[in-house]
Amino acid sequence: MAGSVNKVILVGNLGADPEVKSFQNGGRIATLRIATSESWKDRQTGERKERTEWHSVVLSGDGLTGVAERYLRKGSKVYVEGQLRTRKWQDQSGADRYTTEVVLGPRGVLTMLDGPQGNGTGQAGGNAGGHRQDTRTQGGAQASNGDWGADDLNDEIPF
Amino acid sequence: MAGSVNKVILVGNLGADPEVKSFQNGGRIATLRIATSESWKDRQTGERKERTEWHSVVLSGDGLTGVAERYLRKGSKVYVEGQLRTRKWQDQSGADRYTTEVVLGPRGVLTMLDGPQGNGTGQAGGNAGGHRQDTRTQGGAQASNGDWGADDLNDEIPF
Amino acid sequence: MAGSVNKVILVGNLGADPEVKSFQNGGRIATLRIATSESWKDRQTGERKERTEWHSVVLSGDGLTGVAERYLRKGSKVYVEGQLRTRKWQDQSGADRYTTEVVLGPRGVLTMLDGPQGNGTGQAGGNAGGHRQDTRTQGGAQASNGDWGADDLNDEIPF
Amino acid sequence: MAGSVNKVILVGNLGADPEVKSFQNGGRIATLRIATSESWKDRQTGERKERTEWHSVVLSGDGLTGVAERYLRKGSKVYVEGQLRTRKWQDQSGADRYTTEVVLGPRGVLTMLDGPQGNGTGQAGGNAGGHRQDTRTQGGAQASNGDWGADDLNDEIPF
DNA sequence: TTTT
DNA sequence: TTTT
Repeated sequence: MAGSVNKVILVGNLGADPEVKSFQNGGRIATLRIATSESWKDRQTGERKERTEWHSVVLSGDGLTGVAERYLRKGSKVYVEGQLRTRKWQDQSGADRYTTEVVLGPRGVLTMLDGPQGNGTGQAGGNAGGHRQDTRTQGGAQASNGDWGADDLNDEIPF
Repeated sequence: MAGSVNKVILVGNLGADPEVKSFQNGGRIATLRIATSESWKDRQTGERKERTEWHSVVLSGDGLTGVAERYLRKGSKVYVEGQLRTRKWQDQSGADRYTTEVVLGPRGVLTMLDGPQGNGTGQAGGNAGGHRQDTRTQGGAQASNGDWGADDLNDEIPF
Repeated sequence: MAGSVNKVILVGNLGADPEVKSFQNGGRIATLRIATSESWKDRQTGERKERTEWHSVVLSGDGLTGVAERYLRKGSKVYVEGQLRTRKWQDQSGADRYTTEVVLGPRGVLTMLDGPQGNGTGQAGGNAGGHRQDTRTQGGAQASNGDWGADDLNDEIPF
Repeated sequence: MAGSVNKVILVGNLGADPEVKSFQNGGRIATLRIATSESWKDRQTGERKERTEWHSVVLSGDGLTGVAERYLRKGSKVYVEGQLRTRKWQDQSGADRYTTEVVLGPRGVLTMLDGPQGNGTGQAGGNAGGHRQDTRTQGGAQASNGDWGADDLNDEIPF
């Protein structure tokens, strides 16, 4: 018996600019904080209620990281499709801790849902996850391909 | 052995204003024409290519129909979640014909992804599909609840 | 600007029987531990690798809880559709801790993908989330409705 | 303003063995007929109703086609993730006709949800869409790669 | 017929 | 910390 699916789909706004981290091996990741909210009218009181959920979304690979750096800002609205991953780590007291994140692996999708916002370029983004050449680089050596442009954003191999 | 899933998720733009139809029993439906497009660089020629797909999305129920009428326009960007349904019909020669549509039933979701566009209200939309009272009315008698407002759009029963 | 989506889709197997908790107000929830796994061949070594992810899935409402109790067992394969929710709690030292779960709210879906396993009924499950009467009861005072049977499982209001 | 999504998720059973077609250029596609069904109790009559929807799912590429040939049979339960595509064609009278299918392109996913069924191999399937080497070949000159085996089915590049 |  |  086989076959499993682990998929997360979010549409929401960034609560802050993307946070980019670099590693010794040249790899980079970007973390997005994405808010999703729902509101409803309370059935008893008739009062309007709202609940906001915050998600940590991790983009790995130089390509997706570069897209995040160039095109995403606090307030940007995005569609992301990724997987759930729970990381185990140790806090300062040595106790086990767990953090669950949405990770955009090689089959992940990042799509901008609004135009660029004050990033000085004036070009819009696109289906960044579809840029295969790029998502492939993520575990690879060529750390800094600085040649990403708006022109490359919608690359996708069609069917 | 049991259990099946029939789900469509689209993010795209309306190619035209919603088309609303009324029936003798008071029921109404709105049909949206939604475009999704993908572009890629041809591997041989390096040429940029683009392909646009057009989807017919049917909103039933007075509530969703009203939302479409009031808030959606040609160019609006939406997120929709519905089901595939293939309808059989007869053309003028009596031959069987089939049309496949995305239908937003009671569990469907319609979310506006941009602000209102020239609809004169100035208020924004929301998770229209989440307005349960409303999606429930769709097969029902009370044909014209004219009391939908921007204020009602994000109604959702939380968990 | 409006509209957000928070959706998780999992297909996987239960690592243990459902764990059911009751509350003073009569409410009940079931927690499922669901495994999803992916395997791949290492690019350098050619070695086969596998990674299993464990998900906590919370079913609230007497109805979904009852379905879990009656039809789900360790090893059951299910399709679930829910939302991400991160709960904040305090550990024994008073420090803030966070746990992320997949929650099946009123619009959640639970579908069994294999036949019943040793539950003595011989009937198959179905789209449990679609049983509206039931998912509605979940926040309510409700009436421990003990009348759920295999026969009720596929209830859904059609479109 | 940019970004669109065209995604279909189905869980259902094959109504017939996969139908495989070969082309002069060596390419092959498999078409699956997948049934999804929903049932509900009629609100007026209390009667149980059921509706089955049939979907045409097209797998292109020698790899996915081979997987379908070897592991899928009438009755197999599968998870598929693909895109909607409407093809235009001419009937014998020269009139335009349209057919909508679910197409599994390079980012499509096909996962078997039950064990093999009388196909004589005894091995289980897996996330066939994840076999990148393979899905890549689909537009290519490719090398009818006859070397697909159960062992290759779960290949996926991890994150 | 949209959008970039 | 976003957005409405």
